[in-house]
Amino acid sequence: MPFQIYSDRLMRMQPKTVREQVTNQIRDDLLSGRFEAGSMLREIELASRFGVSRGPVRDAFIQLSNEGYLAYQANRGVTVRRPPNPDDRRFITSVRKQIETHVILKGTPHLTDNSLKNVESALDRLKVACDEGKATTIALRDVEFHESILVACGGDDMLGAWRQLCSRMLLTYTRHQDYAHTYREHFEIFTPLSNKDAQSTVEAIVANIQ
Amino acid sequence: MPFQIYSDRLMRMQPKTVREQVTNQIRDDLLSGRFEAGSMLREIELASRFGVSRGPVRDAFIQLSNEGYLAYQANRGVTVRRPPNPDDRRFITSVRKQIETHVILKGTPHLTDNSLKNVESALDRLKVACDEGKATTIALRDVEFHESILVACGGDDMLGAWRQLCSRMLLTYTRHQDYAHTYREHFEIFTPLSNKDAQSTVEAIVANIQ
DNA sequence: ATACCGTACAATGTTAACAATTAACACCAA
DNA sequence: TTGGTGTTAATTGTTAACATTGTACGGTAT
Repeated sequence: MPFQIYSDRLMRMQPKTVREQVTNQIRDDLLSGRFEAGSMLREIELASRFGVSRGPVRDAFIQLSNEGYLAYQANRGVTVRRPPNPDDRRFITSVRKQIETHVILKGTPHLTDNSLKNVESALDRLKVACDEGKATTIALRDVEFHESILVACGGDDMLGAWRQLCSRMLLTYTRHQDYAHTYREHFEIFTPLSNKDAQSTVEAIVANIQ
Repeated sequence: MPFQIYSDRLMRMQPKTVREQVTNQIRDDLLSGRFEAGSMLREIELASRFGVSRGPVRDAFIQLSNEGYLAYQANRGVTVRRPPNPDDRRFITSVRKQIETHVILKGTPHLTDNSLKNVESALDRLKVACDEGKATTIALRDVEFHESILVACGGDDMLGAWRQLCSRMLLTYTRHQDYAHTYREHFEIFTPLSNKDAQSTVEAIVANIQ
């Protein structure tokens, strides 16, 4: 069975290594807007903040650069990347829809109870976030829900590209103020999925992504 | 001006850091099929082969995992990923066409002489590879040519996702035996591009990607 | 005043030692 | 035989010291 790089984050398990914890923490901070776009991140500063050495922080910088959040310059460190412009944003959304559609159509027949359970718990976490009403957390859970579907449908080959696209989008996450509606929309994705109704799932997903 | 992570590889400059050299070397080896799909790569082994410490090799593993070549498991190291199945392959090709089309249509008007020169030298290197007739090198130069176009057209926001898609495709690069034809096809992409004829460039690109 | 150069400092890059984890194997008991 | 357990070797994870690079600042000559 293929291995999921971010399974710890996705399944909300305690990350095994310091590197994973640091990476997750910095990613969350980036999505929460704690770091200003264009600003530089210092290895030493973050290392001391987390109480670890520079090694894992370096690893996290490399990974987050590849995920699209940070820009890396040799001997000069990393800077926070800016969100995409509206034109690219529209295009990225279109590609995202295609990828999710492709993976769902292909993977729905092979869904297992276990993988569906992971999707369901992702939905639960989204609900908790919506109840709390904290926008940045909702954004995170939103993406994680979609990610859990891709994983459940065996879309490992697409996951990397999909994450690249989503990471940039997340930096300008905007949604209805109506958080209950946000949850309902995703619930209406899960329902047909759990019935292995690929066509309806795709329709709900395409309507959701915008 | 945004920074290009792989510019050293793209411009065929001497990589500045050991990490970049190691990353490039391992990537080339992967594309040459030196490492069998599914096999494990050992930090110590590669470090001693390159005559460096494990640090840069670790960094390279993280990066190549994020690029889609390797699969990473905590405390267990990395394995070489398998190429995508035909179904996914077709889909990936379709998305690749869309991305390149989008970036070219948007970026052609803003092309500079300098950026065009980078594309031209990428084309030159492809020609050298075609003359030599070594398939793996041609595959590499082929992708680098397309990448240089994306960079020239300012497609930084798409580059990460595009690379994710291409990296997997490269693991099963197959092309005409007629290497001269391969070069000519790419020459016919460059010509309209250098004239800032976006429409013809896109047509040539779409015909080329398969 | 301005341009140039050299020095000092602060940051990243690299290394090697040490810690923690994993997997394999031998061993023992039921 | 089988199932579990402890040991051991191999590998990755982490750290801290050291090396190198890049930037900023101040002095000097023009």
